[in-house]
Amino acid sequence: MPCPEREVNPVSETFPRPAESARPTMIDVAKRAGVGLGTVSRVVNGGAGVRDETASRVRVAIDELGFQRNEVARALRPGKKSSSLALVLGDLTNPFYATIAKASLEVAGQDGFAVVLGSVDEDPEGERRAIQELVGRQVAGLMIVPDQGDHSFLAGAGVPVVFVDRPAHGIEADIVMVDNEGGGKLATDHLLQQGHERIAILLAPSYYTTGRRLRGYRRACRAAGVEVDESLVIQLPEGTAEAAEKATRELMHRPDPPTALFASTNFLTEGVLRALREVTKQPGFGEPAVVGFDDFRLADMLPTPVTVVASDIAELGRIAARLLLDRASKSDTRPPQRIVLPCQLIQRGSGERSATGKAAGRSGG
Amino acid sequence: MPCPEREVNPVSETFPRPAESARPTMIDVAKRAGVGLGTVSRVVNGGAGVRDETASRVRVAIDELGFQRNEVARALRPGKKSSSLALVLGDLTNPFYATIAKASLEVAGQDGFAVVLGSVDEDPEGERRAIQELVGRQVAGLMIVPDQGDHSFLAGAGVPVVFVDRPAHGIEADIVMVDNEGGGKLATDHLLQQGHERIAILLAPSYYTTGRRLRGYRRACRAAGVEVDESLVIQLPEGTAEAAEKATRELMHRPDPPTALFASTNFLTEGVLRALREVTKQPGFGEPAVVGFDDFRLADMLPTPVTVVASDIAELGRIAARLLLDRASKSDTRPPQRIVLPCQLIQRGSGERSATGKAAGRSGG
DNA sequence: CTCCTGGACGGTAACGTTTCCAAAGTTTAC
DNA sequence: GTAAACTTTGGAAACGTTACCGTCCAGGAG
Repeated sequence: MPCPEREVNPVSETFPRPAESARPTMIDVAKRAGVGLGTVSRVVNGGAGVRDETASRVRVAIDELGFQRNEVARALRPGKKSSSLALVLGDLTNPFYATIAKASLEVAGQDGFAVVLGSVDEDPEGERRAIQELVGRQVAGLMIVPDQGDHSFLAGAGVPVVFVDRPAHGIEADIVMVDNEGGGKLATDHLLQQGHERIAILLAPSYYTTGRRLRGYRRACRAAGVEVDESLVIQLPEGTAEAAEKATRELMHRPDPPTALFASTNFLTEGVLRALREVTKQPGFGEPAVVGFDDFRLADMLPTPVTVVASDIAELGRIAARLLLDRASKSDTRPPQRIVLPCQLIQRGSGERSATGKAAGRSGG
Repeated sequence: MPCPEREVNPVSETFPRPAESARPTMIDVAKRAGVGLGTVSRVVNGGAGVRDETASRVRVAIDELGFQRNEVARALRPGKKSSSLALVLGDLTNPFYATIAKASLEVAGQDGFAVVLGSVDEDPEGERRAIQELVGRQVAGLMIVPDQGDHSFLAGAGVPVVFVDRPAHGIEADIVMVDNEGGGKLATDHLLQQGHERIAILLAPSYYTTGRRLRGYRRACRAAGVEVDESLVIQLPEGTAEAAEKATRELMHRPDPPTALFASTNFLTEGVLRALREVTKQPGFGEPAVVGFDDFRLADMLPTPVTVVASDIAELGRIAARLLLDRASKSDTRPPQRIVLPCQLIQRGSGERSATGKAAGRSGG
């Protein structure tokens, strides 16, 4: 039985509907409590310097009227930035970004800060516009996963900025990121240890991170005395699984295919695996080793559990938010920090296949 | 070679640092352009009723000073709600929520609206606080994935509200959701058709959706003349994969285990699969059929690709945002809508295993 | 009893924008 | 040539809050 078509019915129950009613202000509260405006303000802000009896009278009035402070008016006062942080990032559907968002949301929430989200899809101009918009909203600070391009326009914004995952040009600000180069080296070293010498690396067109990971790859190869076959360094036109799948398929059908693949992004890893699933069904195709960058859900549940180089992404978001909150409250006046989180190798099987076709090392788990 | 420890160094390059400089206001612009305040406002807001020559003079001044409108002050004016929507939801790490967030962000962004996020973790009081906070920020509208409990306090907020994924009590507002009951029936029907009669259903403690999906399950069973074994209706204490894994393991070790499982949530499906991977390794355990609710990434890449009942979650977010924007702009004054998106069955293999242990129907893809 | 001190409270001026009204300037109509 | 109508412009009020500055009262000291 097929699902019903999309149905559009007015709900039938009768409940109060959100009314465009005028919300009570402090003045209303003051009148009702029979006190002055200043007194209400004092009560709302902690109540220092107000007699208990007066304060409770005010609180009663607040409850009765359902008053709630207008944060916008509050933020208008000079020096009182709004208690919101802004987070500008790419695709929230990417667990990498979603994890950062969630973690920073939690940290900000503990301090009573909201997080305003700006999502940008690989569009430097769009990013700039989004940032300007958010600055106009008087946010207390900006967390940015920056795109390529000059970010010096932020210097005059009068707002603390923390860059996440990659640095930006043209401005000196805090930056929290993972050890991309180290991770790239870690992954490549691991594959080299299994005896692989033809290791392909797939790179998303992302600004910065890609370059660092490639650098780690090269460094590992050089250290091992393995010459890099430049035809195995694949710069994808897009950072999607589909692009990686297509590239991998082509790669594996070459006369001299790689015996191992290093996918420098979680989505790329997915694409690689999709391609390999097809390709290795055909006779004569050995299954190459695969290492991914960034862990992902279900990586351990795939037919061959996937070995990855990973770091604590949630921690990335937490650190960024904490740093930004400290900057915003002026409690942190150190020079801009550069915080780099380590990566670690998680061996699950796909990366432990030796160059001769057999799996080595522990697999699973 | 292990990764380097977390390193914390000041960045060395010398770039302008974000300064706490006073931002120029319209008054500054007016002075510089030699015009009145009102004229600047008119130019900033589209420039109707201003001579071209005057307007361009103002624009020059704006550029020179780097003026940018203070959205907070703007939002203070009566009737001018800030151009932000609020989205209150649970765990952003859940692709389900992340998809909603992304979709609504896109739609809102097209209209020049930002989205303020409030994340709440299964805490009715926390949800209420988060919502109040956001209302205080004068958002133009609220999108809420509501928790259990009374939401009538929203009636006086003076802000349009759209509920997403599940309705709320105590207030009449728009609601956009998927056809939970239909989806539950669809999944169960499918399993029944494979000859299963002992179908377990795993339910997260989530408000509302769980109940509807269970209802679909029961309706399907009744229609097929299969009596529901209540011991196969598993109410989990938590909506996590771990809880589902544990429950599934226990379930499969019963004297009379189910021949099929219906996991009513994406995380639950994951837990079920984890448990089955362990359990079915042991001799004497046939692999039960599995159908999940909500599609998830890599579902088709698992050893047995996973059959799911799914709907267009992104569309859920898009519709909600669009509806809210229309409500906020007063261009939509219809009575509250109830929009239900259909579910469809995606057969991939795990749900097509027959009760006798053999896979039936098409698998893969 | 008076003066002083200090806490409690009330009032008012911002904050930066939009909106409205009036004034000034310009065109059109007679 | 004058009146009327319209366009363009300037200025002031208001939005709801906080910060500051007085005022007022009570109580203690002289």
